[in-house]
Amino acid sequence: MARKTGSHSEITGPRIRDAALKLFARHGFAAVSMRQIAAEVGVQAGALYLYTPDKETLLFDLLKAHMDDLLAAWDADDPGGGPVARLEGFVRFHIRFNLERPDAVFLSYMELRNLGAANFAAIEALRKTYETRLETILRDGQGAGDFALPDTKIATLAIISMLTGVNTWYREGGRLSRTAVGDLYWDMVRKSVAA
Amino acid sequence: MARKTGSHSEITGPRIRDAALKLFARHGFAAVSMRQIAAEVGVQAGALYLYTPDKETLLFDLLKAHMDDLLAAWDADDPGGGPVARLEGFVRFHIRFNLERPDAVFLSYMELRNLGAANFAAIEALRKTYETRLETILRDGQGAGDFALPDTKIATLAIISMLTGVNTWYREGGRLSRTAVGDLYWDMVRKSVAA
DNA sequence: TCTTGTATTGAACGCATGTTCAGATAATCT
DNA sequence: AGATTATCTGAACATGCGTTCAATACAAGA
Repeated sequence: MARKTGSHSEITGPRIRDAALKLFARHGFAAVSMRQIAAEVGVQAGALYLYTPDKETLLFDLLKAHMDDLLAAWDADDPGGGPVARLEGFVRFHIRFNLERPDAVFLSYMELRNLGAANFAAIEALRKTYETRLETILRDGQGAGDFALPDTKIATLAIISMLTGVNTWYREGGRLSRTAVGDLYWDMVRKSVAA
Repeated sequence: MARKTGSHSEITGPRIRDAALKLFARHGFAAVSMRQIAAEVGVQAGALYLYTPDKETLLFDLLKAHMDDLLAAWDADDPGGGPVARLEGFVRFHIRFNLERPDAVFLSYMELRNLGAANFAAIEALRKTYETRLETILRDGQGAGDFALPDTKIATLAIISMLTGVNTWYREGGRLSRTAVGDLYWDMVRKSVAA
């Protein structure tokens, strides 16, 4: 036995990343073996090494792709206009984006420690870039008199923590729609930064 | 070679828990071996089994002890009085308590998935109990007209997420003292629930 | 149809894992 | 001082790990 009927790298590659993302998020990076990922895809463990040089790189690629997606999606979604409108846009965007990919969000917060120094720094830089997007909005609003923030940097981190927390409790088909969740969080964020 | 000079279970037991807490938080439950924990304590791996029936129970005991501590500490710290004063007390307490034990907090958020169903449920119940403490304050304040909250349950979770987020960025000896952090977060929380 | 290149298997590598346990030593009790 | 108990070692168990690689079967192009 060797090559399987219908096998293509354009198919197997994404399936490996999907399986790895799901399993890493569910059980943790260290708890998931290459053999488990391979089984989920339906290949032998050795085949994974046509798609990644090693296990850590597989994790890194998932985290990197997630952060790139996040930044590109926000830059495309930024409504512009005044700081208040942009802040509302950011709140609703962040919740929507994160609820659409809970596994990737969970991984990004939990498995950074399994990266080597260089890979860690790369992801950390992307995270800081995203934080700066929000911080700029808050700083502009502060300058324009829309917001009253004793410490813009801390307010940035506090808001992002609060918004990301949605992923810990939100369940599809629950009491609240995603839009309703956005409304509730925008209400709290708006008041928390109010002048 | 066998029993070592100066060996006592009242000493080795806590040292094992300390080492396990530190290593689990640093590298993740699955990535830490019993032999690593033993090495940190200065014993052989077999000795650990005088103190825990297995690895998962060791994790569970750490999480359980943390949650018990948390609840007991808040119940002792609750200032009572009106909802606004109690909310301020809660905010400052939560930040202070969590900053004092970052490893345990990190573990409690990241490693629940490594617990079996029964152990998971036990920790989850304690977490819910803690959330209810805050929810009660918010509900009382809402009834008294101190707060304006469209959804008390969501406000509870949002506030806890925001406060717990402090642990992701706070570093000892940084720009802000713990008291200053408490001030900043109380300012935001107070405004976010304001009537 | 034949050839070339891609995709995969399956076995193997050395090493680490959680856990058990008989034997050995130190602390404690009589 | 002697007997007992608590504490720990060191070796062993079966199992699983990440990774490599020769062999092989399929797909694509000529």
